Amino acid sequence: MLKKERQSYILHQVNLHNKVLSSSLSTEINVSEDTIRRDLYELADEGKLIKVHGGALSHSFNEVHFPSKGVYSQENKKKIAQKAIQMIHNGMFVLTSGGTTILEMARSLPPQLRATFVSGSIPAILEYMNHPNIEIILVGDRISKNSKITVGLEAIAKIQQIQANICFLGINAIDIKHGVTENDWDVVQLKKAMIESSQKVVCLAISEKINSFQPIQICELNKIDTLITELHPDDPLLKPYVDAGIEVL
Amino acid sequence: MLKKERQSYILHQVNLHNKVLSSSLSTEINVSEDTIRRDLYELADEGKLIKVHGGALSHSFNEVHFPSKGVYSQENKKKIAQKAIQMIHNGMFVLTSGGTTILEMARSLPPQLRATFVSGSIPAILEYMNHPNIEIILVGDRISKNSKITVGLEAIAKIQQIQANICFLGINAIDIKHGVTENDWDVVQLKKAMIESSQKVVCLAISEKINSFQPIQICELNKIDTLITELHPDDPLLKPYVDAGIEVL
DNA sequence: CAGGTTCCTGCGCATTTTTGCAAGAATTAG
DNA sequence: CTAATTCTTGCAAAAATGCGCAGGAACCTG
Repeated sequence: MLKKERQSYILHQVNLHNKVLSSSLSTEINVSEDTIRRDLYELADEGKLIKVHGGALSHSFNEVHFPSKGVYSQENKKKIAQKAIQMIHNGMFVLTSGGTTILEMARSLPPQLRATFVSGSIPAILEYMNHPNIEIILVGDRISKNSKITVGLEAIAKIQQIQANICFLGINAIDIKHGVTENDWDVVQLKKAMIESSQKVVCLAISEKINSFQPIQICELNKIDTLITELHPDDPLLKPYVDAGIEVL
Repeated sequence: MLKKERQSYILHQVNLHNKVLSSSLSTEINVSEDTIRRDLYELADEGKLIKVHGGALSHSFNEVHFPSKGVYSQENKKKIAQKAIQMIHNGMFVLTSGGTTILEMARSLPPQLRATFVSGSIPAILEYMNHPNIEIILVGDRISKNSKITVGLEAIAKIQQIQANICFLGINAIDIKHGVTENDWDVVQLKKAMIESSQKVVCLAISEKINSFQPIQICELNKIDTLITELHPDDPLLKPYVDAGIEVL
């Protein structure tokens, strides 16, 4: 088994169970605990997980228990949210993913807006519930604790039955070569379904996620209609995406 | 259980109940009291809680605490929750409704419990997400903003596909003549489906709801296996239900 | 292709961390 | 004041870790 292979397996396990033990990973993958430990340190260095004595924890594990932690780069996300909400109009059917950027958008929705929002993200749903005039459809299935979103075949099937006017995706990584990428297999499947079920696909990303990539591909760039960042549309960082035919706001 | 994991759990409990006892944590997590005490000191050092003789207090509790009207009821709900969680065992498939009593039960689940919980109640789901070892299935559909639960044909259909070991209903009214009753039509439909999909039906109700009724019937008494209140099972108020063949805890 | 370099992996051993136990001291509650 | 609970302290065993090293694979480089 290759190193990369092993590490993505570890990452997958961490995202799935929120914790892993060095000892059990060692027997599962059939390598020494030293190797596992070295892998865990590398992944911890990259910020993919949190190394602790005896194993590792998913990063979201902490967030669940210490919700007071401030949202990273919140100001930028507010800028993005402001641009995004201008694309939503009365009567629309809107599909949204999870993520803090989407959350910020949910908070910024104008109170007089009347639209229907579809999502499987628990935090997003909570925000929508505070809104006086929007209708909410919750997509059900198994809940992935670390992404706080429903994942699985049921959820995907449900999304496939929908034809939404617009779909907002909070994304983790995007670059010219790999398109939109992510590190959680379940979430990737879900986002793929969302893209297919929408007339228009809008990606929200803070600029530091531009030109980065992760192991699993969600889609090529040509599936995306609009990209929203906190930067000015003319920013040189965004030029390649404009050239690729994406509307950049 | 990893150290960090344990400490997160402790913090969660402290933030939830405003106080924890070393002794009860020790039996809940199944480690010695020494370990708990050492954890509490560490967390106190980090300023996450306040260590006191016998346990710890949440920081917010340090502020003026004025007894509010809901406290009496809250205590009773905790008693009910304690009785209820003893019916849940590892590997079970558990169906739950919404309501504050169910919420209290969700908060009281022992951390080592491994079971699958199915619910459409957003607040309940949030509590389940804090639990390290339980699997959550979210029942999707339109969200009813006032009951914060998914309602509709999709949700009912989904529940009908399930065969759960046990079903916990937080109920609004129960009496000998009308059985279990409620005032929200959508919620009634959902609870009906839940009852039909479970091997065992457990009703949770604070005593003030005993012998009251509401407009819409959920089911007759004979559908109910167990009734849990904050009262002692021998309380005369409960005698009619015992006589009706219901297990009363 | 030969030689050299770098990277990956597993092993042994000393160290550190974590955890539980016991006995006496301290604190709390009635 | 008395009894019960909780705390402190020291200690020991088990588990996890850090580190150096060595064999081998992969990868240049000429």
